[in-house]
Amino acid sequence: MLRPLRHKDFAADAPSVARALIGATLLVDGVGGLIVEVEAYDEDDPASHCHPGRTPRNQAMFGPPGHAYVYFNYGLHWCLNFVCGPEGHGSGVLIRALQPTHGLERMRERRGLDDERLLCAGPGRVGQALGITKALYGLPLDQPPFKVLAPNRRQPIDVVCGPRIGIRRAVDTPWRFGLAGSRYLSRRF
DNA sequence: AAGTAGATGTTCT
DNA sequence: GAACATCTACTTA
Repeated sequence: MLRPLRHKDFAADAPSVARALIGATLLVDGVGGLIVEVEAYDEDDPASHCHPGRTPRNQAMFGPPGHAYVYFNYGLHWCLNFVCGPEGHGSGVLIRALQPTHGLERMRERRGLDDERLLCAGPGRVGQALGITKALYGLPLDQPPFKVLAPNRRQPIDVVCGPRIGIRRAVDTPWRFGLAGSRYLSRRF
């Protein structure tokens, strides 16, 4: 059965947590699905929001693991991260794509689209489909409105990785992880 | 199928 | 001012 993830499940370094999150289930107010694509970001990583050190915007990533780091991107999109790593070391995992399983009608309303495949295929789309806003900034992932459940351990999960998308620094760091062959990815690997 | 422009607000130099 | 962990609509092929 699916086990809720707890704070210590997020205590490892960002790439390890990112890889382990593929196949997990993410719900916000009962709406969401299977995590099929994520990216890791770290304080020692020039592409990360926490690389410059603690700021008002990124402070949640320096807090305890297992909480939400939410940011507003390109003046349009709300994006969701899971804070990970030891407390005090800024790191997080960006949720880039889901395979929708719960609350598809709610997602379709919010997205203004029918195509299941495009509901959550990209970090901005996930944000819109799940109703992510700054109201969720810093909230713990093991309490409502969040629910994060471990991957089903019965069946193996084939994880692929590659370079991250949409960044200009550290472009060769292979910290994008995905479920092999999934049709719900934001882009092919 | 692939490329480009435009939207829009916060953060950074 | 420029950059930015993006998406959509529209063009050209």
